[in-house]
Amino acid sequence: MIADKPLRADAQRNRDVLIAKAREVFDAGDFFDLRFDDFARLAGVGTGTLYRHFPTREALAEAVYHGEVAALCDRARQLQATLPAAEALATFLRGMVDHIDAHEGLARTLATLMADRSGALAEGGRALEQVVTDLVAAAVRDGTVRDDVDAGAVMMALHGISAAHDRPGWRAEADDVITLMLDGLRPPAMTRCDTRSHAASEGSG
Amino acid sequence: MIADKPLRADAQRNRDVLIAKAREVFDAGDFFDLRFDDFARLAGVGTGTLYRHFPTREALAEAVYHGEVAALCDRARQLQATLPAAEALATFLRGMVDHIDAHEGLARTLATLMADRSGALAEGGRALEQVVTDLVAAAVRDGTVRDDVDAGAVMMALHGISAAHDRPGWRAEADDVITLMLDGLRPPAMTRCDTRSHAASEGSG
DNA sequence: TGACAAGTGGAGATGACCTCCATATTTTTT
DNA sequence: AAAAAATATGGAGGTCATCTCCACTTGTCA
Repeated sequence: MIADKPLRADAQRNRDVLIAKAREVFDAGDFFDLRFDDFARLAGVGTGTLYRHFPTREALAEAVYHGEVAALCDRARQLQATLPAAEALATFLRGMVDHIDAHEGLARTLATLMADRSGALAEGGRALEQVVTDLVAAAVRDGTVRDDVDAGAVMMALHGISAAHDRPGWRAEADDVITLMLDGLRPPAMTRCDTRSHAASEGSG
Repeated sequence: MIADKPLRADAQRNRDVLIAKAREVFDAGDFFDLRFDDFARLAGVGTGTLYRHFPTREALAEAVYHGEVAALCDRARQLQATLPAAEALATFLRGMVDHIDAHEGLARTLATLMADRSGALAEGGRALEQVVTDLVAAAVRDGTVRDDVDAGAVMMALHGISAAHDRPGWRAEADDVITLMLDGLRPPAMTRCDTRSHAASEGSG
């Protein structure tokens, strides 16, 4: 699956065109309203070519989603390298809301694919979960986040935010969810009185 | 608002049979794996009859979901009448997780229908949101819940929990989400250095 | 009981998804 | 450079779930 089999020149071009066109359609929010065959025409290839490259609609979504996720993960690592752990986590989560807000199509895509049990975007989801897990783990080591909850809970909340992007007051509510999660994540007996300096920030596995 | 048009006897019976059978199939988790026509056969009616009563798969889901939601709402009101507001809210949310856990099919149904923008279960969703809003509002009046976030945020988290019920550690993570939400919902100034004897987060079983 | 309204059921139209293979294009060999 | 081999294309057509339509059955009312 990691074996980058050398694709023929025109095949590679078609693949790129398909992904590029898919991204357009995603952002327009029309991805799931479009017949898959019509999408092939729209991209200027035959249905056979489309199916050769992406056996299912979900596979194509995964390909686009992969690029998005890579960018998001890069951003997460960058934040983690330049900010205190708790702040990095908060900034990343706020940024996720911004991102979903800006790319409406992505939200719907994620929501739909999450509901599907095909697990087509398991890979992308896993990558995203990994960076969230890392961000949380770092904050836990810092003592700025409680250690009795799993990062998976944050992922669930994120899913909820994506899934509900149709709601009228989506943006405000999404921000509220992040606020609640972040506040809830703080250690119960926070170091208001015990102003212990956080110094441990070494080796991250 | 719902004009109870007197349905003919056999029509009413068929409708009841369809809903009863649908509930069975839901709980078995097979609802979306079954051809809609086959479901008609399974219930012992013709496809025409099925479509007459429930124009779409979502409409049938809505009908089943309606019963579930009614029960849930009743429970919420009962809790609100017998417990302190904050406790009522917490108990209800924990109960929701229990309920989703017990009725796996419902979770998948909700997740799928949420993703669909048809809004087929908008009615049920609205009812559920109303009781959550009431529970939160009561707690806010009590001063046991902060007043700067909307109940919609709780709904989003609940959606996330439903949508993610496929995850391996679903139960524990769902409980964590509730814990985070509840802790996050408490007024910021509530627990400072005050080591009150709450928040004993015992391990999840 | 007879007449009318309401409901039924399943055959078939509709339309989306996906496969197959004759043709076209790229790459390799001589 | 030309031919052969390998690889990719594309769209016609098969397959299958969804939904509609109407001749017939069942229930209701006088």
